[in-house]
Amino acid sequence: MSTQSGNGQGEYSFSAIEAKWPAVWEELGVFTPADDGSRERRYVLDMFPYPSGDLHMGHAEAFAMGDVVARYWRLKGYDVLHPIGWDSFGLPAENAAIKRNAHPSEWTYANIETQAASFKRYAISADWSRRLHTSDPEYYRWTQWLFLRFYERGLAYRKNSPVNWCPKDLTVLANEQVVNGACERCGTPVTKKSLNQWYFKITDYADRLLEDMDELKGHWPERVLAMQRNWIGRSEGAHVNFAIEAAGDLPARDVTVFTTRPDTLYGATFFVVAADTHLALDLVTAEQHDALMDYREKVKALSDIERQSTEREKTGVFLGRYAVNPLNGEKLPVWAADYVLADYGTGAIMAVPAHDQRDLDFARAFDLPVRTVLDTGEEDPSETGVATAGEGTLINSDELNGLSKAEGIARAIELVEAAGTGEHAVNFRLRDWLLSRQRFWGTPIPIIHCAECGEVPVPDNQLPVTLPDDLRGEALAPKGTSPLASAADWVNTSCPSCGRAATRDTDTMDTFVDSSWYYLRFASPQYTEGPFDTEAVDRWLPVAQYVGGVEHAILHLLYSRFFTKVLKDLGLVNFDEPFTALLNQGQVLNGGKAMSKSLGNGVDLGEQLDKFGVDAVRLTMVFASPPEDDVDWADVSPSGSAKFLARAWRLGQDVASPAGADPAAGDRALRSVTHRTIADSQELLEGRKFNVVIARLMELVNATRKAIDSGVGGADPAVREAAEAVAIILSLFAPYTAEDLWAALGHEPSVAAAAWPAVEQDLLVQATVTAVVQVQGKVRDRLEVPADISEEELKAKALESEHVARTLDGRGIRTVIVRAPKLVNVVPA
RNA sequence: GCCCCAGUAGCCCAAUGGCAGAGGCAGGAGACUUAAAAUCUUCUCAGUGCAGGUUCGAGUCCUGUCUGGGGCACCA
Repeated sequence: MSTQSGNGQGEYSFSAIEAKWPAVWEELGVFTPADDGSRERRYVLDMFPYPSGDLHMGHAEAFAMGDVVARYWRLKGYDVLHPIGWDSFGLPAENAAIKRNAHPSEWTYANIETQAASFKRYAISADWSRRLHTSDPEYYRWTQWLFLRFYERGLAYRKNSPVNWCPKDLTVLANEQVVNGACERCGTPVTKKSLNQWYFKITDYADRLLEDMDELKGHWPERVLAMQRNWIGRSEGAHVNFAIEAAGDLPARDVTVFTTRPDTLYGATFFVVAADTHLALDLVTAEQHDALMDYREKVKALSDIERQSTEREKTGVFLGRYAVNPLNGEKLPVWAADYVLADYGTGAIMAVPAHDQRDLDFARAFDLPVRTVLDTGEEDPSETGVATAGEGTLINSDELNGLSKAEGIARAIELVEAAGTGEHAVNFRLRDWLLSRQRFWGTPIPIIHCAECGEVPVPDNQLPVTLPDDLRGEALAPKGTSPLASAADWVNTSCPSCGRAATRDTDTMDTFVDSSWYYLRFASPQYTEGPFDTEAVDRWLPVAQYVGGVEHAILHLLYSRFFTKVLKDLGLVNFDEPFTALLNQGQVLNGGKAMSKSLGNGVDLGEQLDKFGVDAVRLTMVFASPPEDDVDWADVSPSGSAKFLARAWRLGQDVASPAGADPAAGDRALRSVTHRTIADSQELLEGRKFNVVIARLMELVNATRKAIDSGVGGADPAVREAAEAVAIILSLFAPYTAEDLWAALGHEPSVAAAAWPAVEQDLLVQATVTAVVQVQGKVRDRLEVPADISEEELKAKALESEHVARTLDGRGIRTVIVRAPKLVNVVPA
């Protein structure tokens, strides 16, 4: 590459161009929204980064996508909010601090500066004045404030429960952070621990989280919606009460089960409760007590992964009691087993072995009866060992006999409701969000524990509860309790309610709490009267386009949706969904695999930028494939992108007409290409087909080159018009090159402040078109016809065609389909 | 087991139900050059995973199926 300067004559040099523009952009302030109401507002946001080292290829892709949208909207005349910030609390900072005997803030803020510099080099058109960091006390003050509002409404609460525990990170994890039984962060198999932990009551919002997905349909990727639907896991059925008969000195009592198949009530032949529950202990008779205790010990020893294996033999213990079927009074033996889950439904089931595979496996293991109550036309489950769960006709079911499955379900619910022993019920798989963490570098939970008053919220005017800054290195090491517990000065305080000595809650919040509301803070990042200025939020939100990886399909996106709904109920926002549209960019792979240290296939972003330039890397990211597809860096060609950029840039040197030359006098053929490209690009951008826009842009550059070299020549004003269109469209993807081209064409900076070119409709219309003549759908002839030819005329012309006559070979014509001016299809008799 | 997404040229990818190819990569040839690089010009390559169906006409819509990717899963 030459080192000659960018603008003006000479060779294309990305390094010269990159050196030139950042200062200009900064001075012009083109990326700061006016927010004065003169233009329609639009908010585009990339998921903010975690500051682990420098930016990587994944950031480069995601932010290139978001920037295309931001820049396009700006050119289209919108007032665009495109902010940037950092999700700066989290474990890696703490681990680095332990290793270096430092404070996590040192590592965190140093990395933020590195990333900020890289973002500036990468020419993200962000409004830097709105920058925020979730680890700043000015930010987490409001995270705490929001926690307290949740607390007041009973949406933040503490409970003792078996929780997911990562034995490596020595902290608890939310269900969402356990992947295949392992810690999503470090991959260590998760164990269960019984602890008193803080939860957000997201389950109260399960229905709304599910229903409101209707308004996201078509704007969010279907697979993300599917994942959330799966995660929420709504199932419809019935709660049915079974009376458990008294036994010895144990009194009779009711136990409720949840079932999706109340139609099979007559097929229930036994009853199972989760072994690891109080219920099991309460129910077991004295004779069976030791057997149950032995069994519980064995279950405890199993890891989650072992326990969840569907291959495993069914195990269980008879509890010595009998449940009574509310429909027919039949006595069902009550068992405890680990295939029934303590925390789903009611922790107890009615077992219908004929029509549920798990129950059937259990029945066969313990020689329990199997009764078929639904005739599906399949073989008898008790013979085959295969439960029949499909459609069929109810049998052996008294008043339900003859009904279909659906009718049976409805009728059975009516029966139990009439008898007062059950009701229609909906059950969710979603669990409450466990938000407390036994780690240091997070938002402290603003609660004080007082021996007299119990849990006492820290008063709003005492927020933020800041982290102590005197803990370093080993003092931060995970010990299974929060490192904050060892900061005596910090922990010991007085009760805000009674003034007596009390202690602070020493857990910190899951960092997903911080990121559940940052998009709101961006509307008024310096606001000091609350988490956000509600008027600013009304002006800018919801986010019109959110961009980020599919790895947050459930975690961050579900949590943020939940927060938004709670905030709506609190009257702080007036919308239900925070992100109107979502774009999931694909991953950047190398050689078909995700880049990773262990595979040694990582590609360093900085090296790529040094080698090919920012614009070439950005262009490659966007051109490689549709935004949502993965980009395999081994399959793409940043050098090809660089070549194209140079080719586009050189157009600026060959335009020989003065700025402001009237394009109307220019070559019509080239003008048509230009205006068609503008029109198509617009449509493609609205449909987020960014890769295709670049293909179109390449065509325009090729056509312009040809016009200069072997056509009308560089002095034709159509060439200028084309080059200007190139600069503007290119600015979405390659801002440096586009800016330099724009300047070479004699325009003031910045191309970012230019307007999207208006399309002249009459240039899109071609005088003549090629009409295709088909016989029975096969092309037999082509005709040059006027674009405005009538159907009759076109039909007549087509029927004159020799090729058609030859193909018809004397056969008559049944019908002729005419789509003027492009197609005629002759259908023979 | 249930659900979602995707299969088009050697590769990445285009194609409002209407001529399968827009663009790029790779490859071949030529021009310029003492030569090379760069640049410019040009060429080659598939009938759309498979089987049916709807239609005048299917890569596109429907059904089934295979393959790949992803999510949920002893969830009653």
